[in-house]
Amino acid sequence: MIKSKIFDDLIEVLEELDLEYTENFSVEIPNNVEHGDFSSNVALLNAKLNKMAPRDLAEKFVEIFAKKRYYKKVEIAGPGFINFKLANSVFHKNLIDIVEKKKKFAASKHGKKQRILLEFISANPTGPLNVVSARAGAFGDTLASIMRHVGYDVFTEFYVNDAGNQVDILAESLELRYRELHGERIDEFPPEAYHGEYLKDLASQLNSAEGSKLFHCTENDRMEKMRNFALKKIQAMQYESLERFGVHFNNWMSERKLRKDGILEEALSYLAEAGCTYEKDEAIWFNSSQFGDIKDRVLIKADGNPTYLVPDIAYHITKYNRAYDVLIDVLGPDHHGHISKLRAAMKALELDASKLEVVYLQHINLIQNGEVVKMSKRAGRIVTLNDLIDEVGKDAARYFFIDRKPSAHLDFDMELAKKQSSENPVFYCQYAYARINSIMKKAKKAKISLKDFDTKNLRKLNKDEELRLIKKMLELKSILIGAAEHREPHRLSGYLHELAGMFHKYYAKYHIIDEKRIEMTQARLYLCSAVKNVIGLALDLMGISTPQKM
RNA sequence: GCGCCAAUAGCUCAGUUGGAUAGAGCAACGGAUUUCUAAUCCGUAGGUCAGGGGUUCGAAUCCCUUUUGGCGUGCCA
Repeated sequence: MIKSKIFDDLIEVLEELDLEYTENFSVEIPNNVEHGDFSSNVALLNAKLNKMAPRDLAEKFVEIFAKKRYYKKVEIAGPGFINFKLANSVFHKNLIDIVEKKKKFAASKHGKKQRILLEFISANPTGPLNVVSARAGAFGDTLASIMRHVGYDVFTEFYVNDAGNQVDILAESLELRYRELHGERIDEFPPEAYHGEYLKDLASQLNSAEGSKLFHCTENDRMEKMRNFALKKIQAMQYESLERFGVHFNNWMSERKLRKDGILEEALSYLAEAGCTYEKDEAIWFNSSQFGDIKDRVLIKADGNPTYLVPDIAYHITKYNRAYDVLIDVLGPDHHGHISKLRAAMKALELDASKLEVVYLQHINLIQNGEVVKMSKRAGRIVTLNDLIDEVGKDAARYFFIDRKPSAHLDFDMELAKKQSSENPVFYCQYAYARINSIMKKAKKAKISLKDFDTKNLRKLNKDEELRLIKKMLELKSILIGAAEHREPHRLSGYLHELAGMFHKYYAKYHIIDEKRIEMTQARLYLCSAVKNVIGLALDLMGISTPQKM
């Protein structure tokens, strides 16, 4: 990596000059091209330590660096920045690396194989996945890919709340629809019930499988059947939607199974043993306020049932037991009140709460014809993940969800996502990829190939645009590391959009194929193949397709 | 009331551990096609980085404060 080479060279000079120094300085790619390929604030940060003026210190660096062949030009600028222009050959050498590493380009061992448990979506299995889950899905899946690429050992998990109150309500809702099918008039569908159309479908499926048989069994048996049937079908629905969306999990963790395994009781007994529970008003409480929560929380309700907090604590204990280094929960914005309770529980159990990390995804507005699409779960009026994929396609949906900082609200413009033009960033990026492919095809027709290409001829790549393209591609490695560390996949989509733009501009300005200048053509084709590789890699990581032709 | 998140161009948003003249895209306006895909490109215009104070060589970025918006603060999940 070029940056670290410059960094090391700077350290070497600091040593050579026998100066006091901090390694806190940076080597960066300046915003302004006139400031060179790289720039460092090393003199600014170390001037005071050596009682020198920053520019004077910088001067000493320049003298030494001027003798190194790696650098074409080293200058002092502004208050004492040192700007570096590198020899073209440095970029050419790195270009070969991009092409040869293929899909492993920009991979690194940065994550040191840290074991990460990444939990996302974890929607209730009470209905089809909605757009909130869609954002979480695109986000989580892409983050996992990026983190794996930079050397983390990531395990993804979907936690299924297939037990408890909501599931009972689901079963009751299904029963009502089932009764309707058998001619019963349901005057008032309870407001807390699930109103969506999908339950009518499920009821009729259930009816064709069982007929009226279910009326003849005991209420308990009937409800159990309702529950099982609904859960099975809805989970299958969710699974299929996610398959369509290209989102996969290493594991689907069932709350029911946790309950069966007695983990809830275990969690409760741990808390009791730690002396963190007490009884009040016929309920059992957790003294979470002792552990940073704003108030104590109920664990077991007066009716004897656990609150949702208990299985959640239990589930998180299993995460700790599975020996991960970092636990990442991706949550919706309405859950941030929840995490303080969970953290409190981890502290109470003397588990390392600093391992538990939460990413909050902010709200989504779907915008159609310039207006926010109003959704109401109660009325069963929601836009599902399937609707969205039908409407705008997987690629656009994923891109739009990824291309926004997680902490920011997201306005999803449905019209824009459908547009097949440069206004639509996903098409813009894919088009760059397809365009390179068509250049390759044309080269093949002209019988120009890279088989007999001597990489010495890469020196023909001496245009600013060409060197900048290479430089841009070399940035990918640190972009991915930043995206992984900060849990911000949008850095990758932003990068991709910029790279695609640079290529389109280059394409418009220079002709790649010139049958009279074979070596030049080959060098440019080589550059194109590198760009194709990098764009393809970025799209792969985001789970977006790479069309050969558009 | 308390807590979390946000506020950057007309709109949607970037802005890396604090760096040089705050950037894209869209919309607006003006241009480019004998060409490997014009699904593209070039140019013009657009800003009190919500307001105020502080920290320092340097602040959109860090700290304090005010304002505005979203959410949370259930024996719902």
